[in-house]
Amino acid sequence: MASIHDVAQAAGVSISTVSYALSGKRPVAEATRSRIAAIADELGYQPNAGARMLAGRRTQLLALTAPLHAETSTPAHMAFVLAVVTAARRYDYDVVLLTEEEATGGLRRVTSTKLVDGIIVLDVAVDDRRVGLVRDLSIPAVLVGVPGDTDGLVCVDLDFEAAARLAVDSLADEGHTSIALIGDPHGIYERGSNFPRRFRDAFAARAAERGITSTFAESSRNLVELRAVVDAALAAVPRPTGLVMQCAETIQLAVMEHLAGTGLSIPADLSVISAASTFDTSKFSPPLDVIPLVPAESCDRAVDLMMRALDHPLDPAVELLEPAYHSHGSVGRPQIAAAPAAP
Amino acid sequence: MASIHDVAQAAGVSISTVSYALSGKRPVAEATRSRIAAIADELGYQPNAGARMLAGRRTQLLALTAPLHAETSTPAHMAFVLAVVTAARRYDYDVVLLTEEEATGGLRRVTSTKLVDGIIVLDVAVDDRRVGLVRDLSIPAVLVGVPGDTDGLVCVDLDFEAAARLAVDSLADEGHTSIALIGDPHGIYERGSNFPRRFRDAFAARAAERGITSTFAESSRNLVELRAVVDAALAAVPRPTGLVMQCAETIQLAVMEHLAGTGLSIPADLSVISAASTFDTSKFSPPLDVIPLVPAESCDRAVDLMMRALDHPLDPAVELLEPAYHSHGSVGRPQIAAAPAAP
DNA sequence: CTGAAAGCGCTTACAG
DNA sequence: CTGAAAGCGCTTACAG
Repeated sequence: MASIHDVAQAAGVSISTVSYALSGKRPVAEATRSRIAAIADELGYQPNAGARMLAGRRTQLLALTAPLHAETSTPAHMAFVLAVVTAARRYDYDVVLLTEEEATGGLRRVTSTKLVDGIIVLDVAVDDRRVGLVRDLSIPAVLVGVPGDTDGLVCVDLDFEAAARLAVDSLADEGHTSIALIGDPHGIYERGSNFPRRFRDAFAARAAERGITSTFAESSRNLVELRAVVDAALAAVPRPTGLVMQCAETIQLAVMEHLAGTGLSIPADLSVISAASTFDTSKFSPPLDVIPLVPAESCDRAVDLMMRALDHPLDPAVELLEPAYHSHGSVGRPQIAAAPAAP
Repeated sequence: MASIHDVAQAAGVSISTVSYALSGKRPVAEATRSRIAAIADELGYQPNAGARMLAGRRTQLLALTAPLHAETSTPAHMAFVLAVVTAARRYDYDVVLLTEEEATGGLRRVTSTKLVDGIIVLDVAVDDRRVGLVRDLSIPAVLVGVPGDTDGLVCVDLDFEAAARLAVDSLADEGHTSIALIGDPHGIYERGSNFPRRFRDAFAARAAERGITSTFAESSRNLVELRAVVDAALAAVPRPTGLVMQCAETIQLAVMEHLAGTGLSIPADLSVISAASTFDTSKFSPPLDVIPLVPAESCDRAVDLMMRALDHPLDPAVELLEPAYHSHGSVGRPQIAAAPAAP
């Protein structure tokens, strides 16, 4: 309700002094400043957003383009969205949410109407139609995730290759010589994010480096199929004594449920690691060692970079965040057992 | 880049004519209109968002306050967010996302800065601090969900009581005389949304009306506990032959996995209904009958009401959407069996 | 240390 | 059917 004029009048100063006193962009006598602050507070003055957008150089709005479509909205996606909004608010920025459906059209629109100051791109796919657009759009953009072609882009992501190596090393260091990876369902590798294949490939490469056997299996959202996939992976020769899961929480839970049914004891019979997980594996039964993917870390960093980009153009760069390993007791030394006969 | 002045100049008309021609708010000679449209298109003219907000009466922005916090971000929440954004876009509205953390502060801010024209409140809890605020805020608001006190509010939601009755009736009509409901985990009933208890209470009430026995059990995110809960519910006396699940997808999947392990056949041994589910139960194994909760339905309606509220104040009302029943073969007649002896 | 004023780019009465 | 102009509420050079 109260406008800057009301505040200026009540304080007996000009509106420019009010503006400067509140923004701090020009020194104002302390007595004047505190009087203005008190009056602004009393009147509940809040600068009009539209007027600020029009007069100033900043809209205080960021566009967030997330792969929001009906099929692939996992809690992980939500966590990233939340993390971006939370990080943006620390800089007094609000976030306009764009959906998959309107991804490129929406980006064009919010850019050409000057609604937003910058664009955060979430869950970048290998071949993502948003990426080429963002490159051309002449508005600051930061990607969370790494597309196939990173030329000219600012990207932030967990170092999934390092995460895969960490998983392999944790098992190899304990003496495991055959390990299995249960990954995402098939479709994800075909046309999804980049990181599952980055993880998968680095997993196999590291296992080879360590001189141990590795098996990879795509999971399935179908429970019957999933059980068959797990059984097949664990029946590899030589029999895997270590299992890494890099897939959705739902699937990891189903795998755990199935393992419980088979009577396999963790870690006595099988060591298990949950990798690149955004959820709390310490509540699993049993609790699982985890190499977490922390949405807040990537998104905080992305928003920090965005704020810098708003001041002056950033050099293109791919920033990979170091993975961590949290032990919850699900990894141990492999039991010495005779190789089982084939069924 | 191009401003309304550029378009006006190129078309040889005044800026007001451009504005009217593009907005359609005043009749413009067809020849003039199409010429302006062509030039605007050619120049890639898009009205500046800040200028529109300041000069017009609409910001074309809606605030969406979702219960976004790290713990409770299920895919269902995401689906609702997506549905709101999609619905808003049909009216040329964008959506500013507010988090749980900043719920009331954020609502005050976007209101007092006149950043948004209205507020959509998602996943309303029984005792929700956002509700009282929204009532006082003198800005159009529509709630998706029903709080304890609906006085003065516009609310849209699935009719969860009707959904519960539909579930009970479907089983009772087939001849089931003892049925069980697996609900959400305990915490949800304590301090969560309103609908789980609405469903639970209507379930018990309808079963009583139909003269059949009903059992209710809160589920658990812990798999071991969950199995115990399911076993206990199905061991009720008389033994339930029908099971209704009104809980998260993760939990329903875990229950199905557990049921598969017990060797119970669906629907021969046990009829199962998934209620108020936002996910696709036809992909479960076996596929489950479902009374869906369709985010798009509630959110479309909420946004429609919002657009009306923007024109002139709406009368407070709670609008409950009729539930539907989709059969996928998981419900049949109960087998005639001798009551099992107590263990 | 502060003020008067231009200007951001639109929308919309007011006029004809 | 169209135009000239006020005005939305700020920010920020320009002045002193």
